[in-house]
Amino acid sequence: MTSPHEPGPKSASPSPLELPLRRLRLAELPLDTEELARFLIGAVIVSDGPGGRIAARLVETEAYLPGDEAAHSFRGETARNATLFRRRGLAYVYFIYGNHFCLNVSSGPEGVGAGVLLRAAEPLDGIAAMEARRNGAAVRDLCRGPGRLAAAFGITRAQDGIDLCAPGPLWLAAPLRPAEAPGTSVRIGLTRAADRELRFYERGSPYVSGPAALSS
DNA sequence: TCACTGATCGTCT
DNA sequence: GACGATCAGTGAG
Repeated sequence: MTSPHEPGPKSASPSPLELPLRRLRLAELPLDTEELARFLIGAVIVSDGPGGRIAARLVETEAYLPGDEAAHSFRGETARNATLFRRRGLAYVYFIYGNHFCLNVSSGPEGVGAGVLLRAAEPLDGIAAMEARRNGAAVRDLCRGPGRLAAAFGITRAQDGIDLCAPGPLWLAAPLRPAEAPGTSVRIGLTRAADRELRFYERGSPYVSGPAALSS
């Protein structure tokens, strides 16, 4: 790791930003999982914890559909993926590779396993808190990847099942500005159903994860 | 910038 | 007992 120090916004600026965040209502979320994944690009994920507010603008998502071989729900409901089979708008959090948590939004009606993986986001507020949780990573890298995003927000299985459209510690807010030039690609890190174009991202955003060839 | 590897452990077969 | 919706570190081009 010999990269030069970035002149990014690393200075201590703990003053609250007073972002005009409006909680998304469940009725605003598209019923279709793929549409929801597109819709969430530009939306804001917000955590209100004891350490203050953390907020980040979503720039990358992936859709996991019913009957999708790559989806955790494909082999039926288990204790681990039960939230995916509940109603839409809930946080589905799972533990992966022995190291990381990933955050999804459940998207199906009761009994149908579907969801949207939140893969990457642009930090907006609570950057100091995110840096502390991410061991001082560069701002660009704080939420660039699903495991990193969850780590920056302090998300664990304890957040599984939280209603993201209701007052609470973790919620979704309407976009502050519309997403620019949304792009699509195949999903990342899969061995099954790896050819389906169900990844959505904001073209040109430096906060998007994955190889550059998938985000052009 | 990309390719490769080890870490690490819950979940399911 | 094997695998996995990942990440950080390393080395090559």
